[in-house]
Amino acid sequence: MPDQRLPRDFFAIPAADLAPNLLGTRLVRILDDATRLSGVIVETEAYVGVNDRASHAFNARRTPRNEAMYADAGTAYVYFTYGMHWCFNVVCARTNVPEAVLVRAIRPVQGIDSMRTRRGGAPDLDLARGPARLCQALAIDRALNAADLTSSDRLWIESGQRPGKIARTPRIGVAYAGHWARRRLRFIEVGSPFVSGTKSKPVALSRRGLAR
DNA sequence: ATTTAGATCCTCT
DNA sequence: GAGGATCTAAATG
Repeated sequence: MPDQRLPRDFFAIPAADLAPNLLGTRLVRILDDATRLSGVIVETEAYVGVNDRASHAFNARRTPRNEAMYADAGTAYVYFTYGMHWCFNVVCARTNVPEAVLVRAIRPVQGIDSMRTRRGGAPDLDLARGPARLCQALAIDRALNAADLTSSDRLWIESGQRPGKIARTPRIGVAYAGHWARRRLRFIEVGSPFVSGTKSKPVALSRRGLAR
């Protein structure tokens, strides 16, 4: 049974539930020149709604930037930050309920040479280890904001195998968020060297993609 | 090996 | 005008 594109129903659940469910699924990106890039998701973070101080939708503030968070489940929310970085989220829950899952890292599988070029010679382990690196590797920017992952021919997510071990930790870079900073809403595949925050070390290549 | 500073610009107050 | 769901290179121990 080949991997298949995830339907809207898969995403139409709370962010805290979707975030772990996305681990092991495959993020697929088709470039304008038809190059196929893909990788297995190994790290996610849940942004759980209007009460979540760390979320762009905190306090129900609805702005041009976060408009996509209010769209249907399965929509991409891509935002710009720190003057130079893009980050990719999967919108979830119900329409007009602004919850989303930040995809923080993938284990590259297809299109690795293309990713290397775009990442400027970074070590293979770091191609997509961290949300902004991931977006650079996959050429995700504002052009993909609000894309429908259930129908786009440029960006989608396919079913995969859930990792054996999943761990939960506090989210990264949200120290300003009071007690919300301590909630364990970050989910990782335990033991994967492609998870951010782990030490960088050489990684072996294989023709089918980067090894575990 | 770990810490710190600088980059850089969009978004909202 | 301030600050950010980050990354990198340089400085330091």
